[in-house]
Amino acid sequence: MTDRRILVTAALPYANGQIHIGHMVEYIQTDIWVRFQKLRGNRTVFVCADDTHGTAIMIRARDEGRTEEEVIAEMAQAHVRDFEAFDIEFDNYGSTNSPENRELCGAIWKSIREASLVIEKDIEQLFDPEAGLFLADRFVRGTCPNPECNAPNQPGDNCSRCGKTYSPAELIDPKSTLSGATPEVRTARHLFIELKQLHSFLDEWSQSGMHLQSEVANNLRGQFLGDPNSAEGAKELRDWDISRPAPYFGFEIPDSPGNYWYVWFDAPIGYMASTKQWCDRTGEKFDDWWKSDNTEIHHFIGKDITYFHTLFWPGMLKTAGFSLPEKVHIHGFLKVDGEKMSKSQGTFVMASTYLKHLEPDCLRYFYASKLGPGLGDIDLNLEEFVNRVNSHLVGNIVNLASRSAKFVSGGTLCEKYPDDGGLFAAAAAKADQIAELYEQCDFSAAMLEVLQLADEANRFINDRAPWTLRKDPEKAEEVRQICSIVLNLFRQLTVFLKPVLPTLAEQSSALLNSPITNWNDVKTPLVGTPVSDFKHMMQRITNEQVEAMIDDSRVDDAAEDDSDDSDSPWKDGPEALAAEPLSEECTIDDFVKVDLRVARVIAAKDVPEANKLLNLTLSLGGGETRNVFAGIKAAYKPEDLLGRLVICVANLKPRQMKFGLSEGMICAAGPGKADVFLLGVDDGAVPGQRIH
RNA sequence: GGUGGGGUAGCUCAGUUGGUGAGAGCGGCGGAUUCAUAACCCGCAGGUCGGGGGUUCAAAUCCCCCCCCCACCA
Repeated sequence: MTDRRILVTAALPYANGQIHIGHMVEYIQTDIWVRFQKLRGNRTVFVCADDTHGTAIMIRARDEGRTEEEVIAEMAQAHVRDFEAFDIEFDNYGSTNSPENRELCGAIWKSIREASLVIEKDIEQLFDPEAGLFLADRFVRGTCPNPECNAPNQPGDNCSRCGKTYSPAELIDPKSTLSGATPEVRTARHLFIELKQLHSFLDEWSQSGMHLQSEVANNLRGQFLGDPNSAEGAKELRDWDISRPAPYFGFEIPDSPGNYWYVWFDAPIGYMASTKQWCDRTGEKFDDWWKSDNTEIHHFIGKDITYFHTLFWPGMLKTAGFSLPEKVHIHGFLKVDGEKMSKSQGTFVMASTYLKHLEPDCLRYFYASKLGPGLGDIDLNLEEFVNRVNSHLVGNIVNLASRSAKFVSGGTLCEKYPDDGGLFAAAAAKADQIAELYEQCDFSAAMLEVLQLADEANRFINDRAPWTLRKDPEKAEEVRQICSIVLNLFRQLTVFLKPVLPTLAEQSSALLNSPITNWNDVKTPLVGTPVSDFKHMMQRITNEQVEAMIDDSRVDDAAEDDSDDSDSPWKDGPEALAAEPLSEECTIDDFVKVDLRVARVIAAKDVPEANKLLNLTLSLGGGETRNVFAGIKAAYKPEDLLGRLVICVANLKPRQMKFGLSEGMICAAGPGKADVFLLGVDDGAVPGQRIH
């Protein structure tokens, strides 16, 4: 046991959606770091929670006719299930909607009040009179106010065609995306934190070089803080609006009835609340973890939420007298095959979908082999994923056990570790270096080191060829010595890899009947212990499995994969044709009058007062859009359409409908109701291309 | 538009403070081997280090300009 006491957090997943493989980058990265620290003997606690508050949850609950509590309870269950399946080992998984969090929010708020950091200001905001709530920018759409643009159906903060930024109140003919109503401007009193009072503290903390990656510190200086020593001088930090008027799903501010803490105020406090729950359960003292110089606090987050964790959060902690983060570790996003994850391409893979097709350790290893200390995005190149897992893990590391264990299965390792030419000692001597790489979150470099050790071990067994010696009964002891060496080298590797591959470490422990409990297990060879029967520890993965996962993700709610029990794949009956006989012959000239185009669904929302309609915004690329009402409500959920490519009639005469102007139609097959099947297009097509 | 970060072999990426002939893994090609999940071992990569200019005895590595990609902009 060392002296270090470490509290680790991963960002709180929002309770409005399932965990996907992009989220998993962070949870796997953090879990590896935590397992590493625990293996080193450092007292380490890993807490997380669901982030549950805010408008999105409130609206979702309203749409689904449930309470917010029901929505978040269901999602918490799904999150926990996915995390467990990926071997993410939280010491406590809480919720921001907990009594502990409410209490801590109140205490921190009190400190901020007492420090005279809170001011009140009236602000004007659009209000949806039908839905009865104030609208965040993203819930308003209207015509771009730029007279040279006037693009219709633009979001409330900036125009997707001309790029102009504006306030939602400036939009021409604004509409609420919640109800379709025309919002009105209303004034409400908001509470703000005067962050500028903390400017010098934030300069010092963020620029010290101790707590943030240099890119992050530079970014904060350039974008928010400025440099007091430069010609431009320091920048003024704006006041942070931390209240929202009712109705809002969250905690009501005790000394400001009718106002609620903005979700980003209570979310990071959720780290503390989750710790509190853990403390109450284990008898630990909360202050030992959040008010002690002897505890290091490490946050792991994605680069998108840098600003909340590196300005507001330290400011809140400082003001309320809690420990500041020792380090905020920030990582980049996941791309798949070099591109953003995409639902239409099937690369938006949910954690649960991944688990239906592949083992969690494969992804854990792959991410580890790609993650460095920086905040660049990492790429899940699917071909590389298969190759790397098979070649590194199965062919190289696991293979060591596979090619040596069976010669000694049922027997024991040598009572005295034989002369191996210094291999074991050399690997043991790498322990500190590899530990430092883990410590710095440079997992890819650590994996490289381990791989090199595996190469050396493979060379060793190749040179000594126990399979040849084995044919000579007089060399049995020599064979046993060689295998004792190789199995010990294998065990070393599994110790080094235990943070990444806990399952492999278990299997290694079982094979050699000796648990791996500490990083220093790499330093002492096992002698005289029994060797169990060898069992395969890991299967090679195939392109087919990966393709199946992608296919499964492309249409994630249709087509159960266990329904193909027929002999012939084609059993097409005459019913469809009979129901809708062929039309009379037409000429090519007739056909080309209809301008069919590939289009991308860039917005999709329900039309609540219509039985069948969804309101889609289609992009033909380059800012050209079509507003379309499609009778597919029974067959598709709006969120499942977002981003996918469809075929639309782009030159259809616009038609005024009760709910708005329909400027085209999308092509689909099927009799109707739930049996509607949108036309798609093979990979490679892009919006705007004509169908010939 | 502003701020920050990137553009290095087919692919994914390393390249400390400028200095031995620019590297690794994967893929590919050739050979060897057969203990091992067609695994392992040996050999093979002439890539304008995004483009141009500059500083220097010497630059992927420093400075300037341009192009492209990403994130953030409360």
